[in-house]
Amino acid sequence: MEQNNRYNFKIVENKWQKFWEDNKSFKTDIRKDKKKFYCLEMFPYPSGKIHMGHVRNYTIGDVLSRYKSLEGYNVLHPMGWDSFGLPAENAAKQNNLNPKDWTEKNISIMKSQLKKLGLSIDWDREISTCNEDYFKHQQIFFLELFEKGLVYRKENFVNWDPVDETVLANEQVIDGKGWRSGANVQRKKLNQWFFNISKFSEELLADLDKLKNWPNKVKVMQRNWIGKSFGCELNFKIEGDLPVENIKCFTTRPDTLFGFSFLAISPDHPVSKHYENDPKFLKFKEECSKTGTTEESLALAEKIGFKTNLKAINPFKEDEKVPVYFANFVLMDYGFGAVFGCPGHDQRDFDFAKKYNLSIKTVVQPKNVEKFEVTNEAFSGEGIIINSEFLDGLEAPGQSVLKAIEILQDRGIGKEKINFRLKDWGVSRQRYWGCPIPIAYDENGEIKTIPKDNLPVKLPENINLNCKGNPLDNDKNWKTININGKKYFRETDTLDTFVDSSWYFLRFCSPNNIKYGFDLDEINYWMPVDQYIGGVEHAILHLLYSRFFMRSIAYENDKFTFKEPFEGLFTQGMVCHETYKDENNNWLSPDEVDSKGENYFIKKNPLLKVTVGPSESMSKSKKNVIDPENIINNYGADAVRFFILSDSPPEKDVQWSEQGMLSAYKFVQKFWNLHLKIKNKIKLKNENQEDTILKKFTNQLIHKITQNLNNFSYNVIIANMHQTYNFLLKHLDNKINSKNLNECYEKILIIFSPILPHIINECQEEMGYKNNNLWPTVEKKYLENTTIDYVIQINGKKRSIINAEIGLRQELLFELVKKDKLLDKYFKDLSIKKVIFVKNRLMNILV
RNA sequence: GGGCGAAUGGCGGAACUGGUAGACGCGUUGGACUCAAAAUCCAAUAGUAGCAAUACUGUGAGAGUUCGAUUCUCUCUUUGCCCA
Repeated sequence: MEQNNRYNFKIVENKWQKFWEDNKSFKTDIRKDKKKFYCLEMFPYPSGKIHMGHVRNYTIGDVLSRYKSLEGYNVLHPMGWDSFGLPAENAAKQNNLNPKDWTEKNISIMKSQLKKLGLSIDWDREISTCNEDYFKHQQIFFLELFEKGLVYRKENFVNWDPVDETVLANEQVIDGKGWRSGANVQRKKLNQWFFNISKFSEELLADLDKLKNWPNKVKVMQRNWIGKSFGCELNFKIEGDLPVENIKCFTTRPDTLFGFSFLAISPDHPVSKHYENDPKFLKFKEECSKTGTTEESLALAEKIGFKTNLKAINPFKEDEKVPVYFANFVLMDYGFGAVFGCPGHDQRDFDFAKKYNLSIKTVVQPKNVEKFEVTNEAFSGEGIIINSEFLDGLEAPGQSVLKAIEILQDRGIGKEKINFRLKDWGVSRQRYWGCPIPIAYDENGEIKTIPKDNLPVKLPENINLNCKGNPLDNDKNWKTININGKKYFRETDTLDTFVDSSWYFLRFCSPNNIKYGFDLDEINYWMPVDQYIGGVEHAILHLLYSRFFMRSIAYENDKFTFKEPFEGLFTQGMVCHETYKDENNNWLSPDEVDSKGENYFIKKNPLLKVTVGPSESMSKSKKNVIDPENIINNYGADAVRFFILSDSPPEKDVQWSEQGMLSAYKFVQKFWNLHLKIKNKIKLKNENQEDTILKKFTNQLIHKITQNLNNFSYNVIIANMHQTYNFLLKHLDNKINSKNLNECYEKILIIFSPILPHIINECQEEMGYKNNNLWPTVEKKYLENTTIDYVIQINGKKRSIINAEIGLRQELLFELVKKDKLLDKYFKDLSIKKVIFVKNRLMNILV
C-alpha cells in the first residue's frame, strides 16, 4: 500500500508537460485589454547540452513569468538560440561536419532538456539566429544603418596567427600565442566594418540614470566602459629635420604641463611614415606588434620606446624642448595617438622616463606637506600645484585643470574637449559561421550594397573549413556575383555574433514576420523587456550593444515609443561546486569521487586519495560539473527547481550540494503525503468553529511570498514553503474546519505553483480547483494580530516579553510590567528614570 | 592604484523604514520504529558557566550617534567583482 502512495514525479511531470504542449498553454498574443509583461532570459548558445547555469537562469525567469501570469498580466516568455559562433566552426573542423548540422542537432537536444524543466515558454516563438529568416532581417538592418551613416569601413588591427593564416579572437590568444598553432600572434591591419556606437556615447551614458530597475554595479561598469573624461586638446609645436610642424594630443591633466619631459606617440601615428625605411624602426614596430590588441595586454607589457629626431615645445615654456618617442603603450585610436609624458605624476610615464633616463619634475605636492619631491614612484593623488609659475598654489586637479585650459585657450594652443573611452564597434569577423555582410565590391574596391531583393545573402553549404585563412574568402564561386550584369566580389567577413543578440528581443515580438525584422505595432506593445535575466558577464558588451542597436534602429525614425530595450535587469550568480584532483594533479569530476566523513577518494580505487579544492563556478575545464539531465531524471524537475532556488539569493553564487538536492526531493515527496492528508481532512466536512489561526497563517503567507517574489528573494520563498509544510502538518491534528482548510489550501497551492508547477497542478486537479487561477489577494484583517508580543527592555536589554492586546497605551502596558514577576528583581531598590515606549513594539525602562 | 559590493553558528543563509539576532535548510547529537540497516518520524543544536531556572558574551576589528545598532556615520582588516 505504501508504494502506491508514493509520488511518481516521472508520470506526473510527463503528464503536465504534455498537457502544456498539447494545449499550447503558454502561447501569447497581443491583448490590448491586458497589461503586458515581457520576461526574457538571455538565450543560450547551443553548445550541446544545458548546464546548471541555464537551469538557474531559466528557473528564475520561469517563476517570475508564472507569477506574473497569475497576477493577470499578458506574459511574453520566449526562448531561442544564439546559434552562430566559433564553437560550431571548431567542432565542424574537428569532426568533419557541417556547422549547421552540428548546431541543429544541439538545439534539438537542448530544447528537449529545457522542456523537461517544465518552463512556461511560448515555443511557437522560437528563433535561431543562424536561420536565414532571422539573419535576412539583420542584413536589412545593416543596410539601413549603412544608409544612415552609422556603419563605415576603416583599417584596424587584428590578432593574426601567421601559421594558421587566420584572425584570432582575443580569447584565442593565450600568453601572446595562437591557441591552436602556438605561433607568436602579430598585430595586422585589415579593412573592417564598424558600427558608429561612439556617436551615442553621451546618450548611452546619460540614459543609464533612467534605468531604475538595473543593478547599480552594472550601471557603474557601463559608465566606466564609456569612460567620459574632461580635458583638452593640445597642439604641440614640433622642431626637427622632418616636415612635421604639429602633433595633437588629448590630455585630462594640462595642469601638469610644467612637468612635461617627453612626448609619446603611437607606432602607427602618421609621423611613422617618415621612418618607413629605417630598419631599426621597423624592428621596433614589429616588437610592438607582438603585444596583443587588448588594453590589458598593453598595460602588462613592458614599456618600450623608439626615439625620433623630433623635439616638442612645451606650450607653457617655449624655451623648453623635449624628445619625441614612439611608444608601445600609446594606442592610435584613443585621443589622437599621442600622449604627453609627465613622469612625476603618472606611473606609466614614470617607468618610461626611468628606462630612457628622462627628467622627472615634481609639479604637484600633497596638501599639508612642506617639502615634497617625486623619487621612487609617481604621485597621482590630489594636491597643490608647485614649480609651475602662474599655476602655483592651485588645488589639483579641481582648480588647476580649469585654469590651465583657460590659459591654453587664450593663447590659442589648445581647447577644452570631452573624450570618451568607448570606441566604435568593430563587427567584421573573418569566419564562416556567422551572418554574411550584405556588401560587395567592384573591381576597383568600391562598395556596392547588395540590393534588398537579393537578400538574404546565404552562406555556401558545402565548404572546406580546413583551408588556411577565411573559408568564405577561399570559395571563389560564392565570392563572385553579378549585379545588373556587372561583376562584383562579395564581402567575405561575417558579423560579430554580438550583432545577432543585439535585436533578438525584438524578433521575439514578431517571430514570423516575413517582411521585416519586427512589426512596429507588436514591438510597441511588448517592448521594452520588463525583466531581463542573465549572467553578469554580459554586463558591458551585450547590454551596451543592445542599447546601441535599439537607438540606431530608432535613429531618424520617430515611430518608436521606447529607447531602452531592457526596463529591468537582474543578474544571477553562478552555480559552484568543489573541485577535485587526483595524486597526479589531474582534475576529477564529482562522479569519480566518493567521500567518507572528511576523507575523499576515487570511487574505482578507494586507495587513491583525492585532494579537495575550493568551490568554483562549474566549468568543463575543471570538470566540476553536474549534468542537469541526470539530476532531472533522478529527482524530477520540481525538485531541481526547488533546490536551485533554495540555498542562496539568486543574485549570489550558489553552492551545488548533493544533500541539498536530496532534501529538495524529499520536500516534494513529503508535500505529496501532506496533500493526501489534507484531501482526507477536507472530505470530513467538519465545519464547527472558524479556524482563524489557519486563515491568519495563509494570509500572512500570501503577503510574504508576494513580497519575496517582488524582491527576487526566492531563497526565502523556499523557506516559507518549508514553514508552510511544518505548520500544516502540525495543524492538521487539531479539529480542523474543513471548509476553511479547503479555502486556504486552494490559495496555498496557487502561490506555490510558480516554483513547483507539476506537482501543484496535479494537486489542484485532484482537488478540483481548476477554475480559479488568479493570484490570491490578502485579506488585511488577518495580517494584524489582536494581541502582540511586547518586548520589555531594562536599560536597553531584553528582560521579558508580555503578550497583550494590540494598540495598548503606555500606562496600561506599564501596569502589566509592574505585575510581571520576571521583572521584579530589576526594580528593587532602583528608581525609574525614563520610559521609552514604541507603540505595538516595546517598552524600554531606564533605571 | 581607482570604483562598487560583501563579512552573521560547524555550513548555506534569514531579520520590514534602527526595536525579541540566528527564520528555513544542511550537518551533527539523542530518541522512536526495526533482528539490523536504509528510509521515515520526534527532540536538541551560537558560545561560556550551571542539574536547573538563569546569567554573561556574541552579527570581521575599533570608535561614534542613539534609550536601543547586524541595520546609520568614521577608521581599519580581509575578501569578491570591475577598471587601470
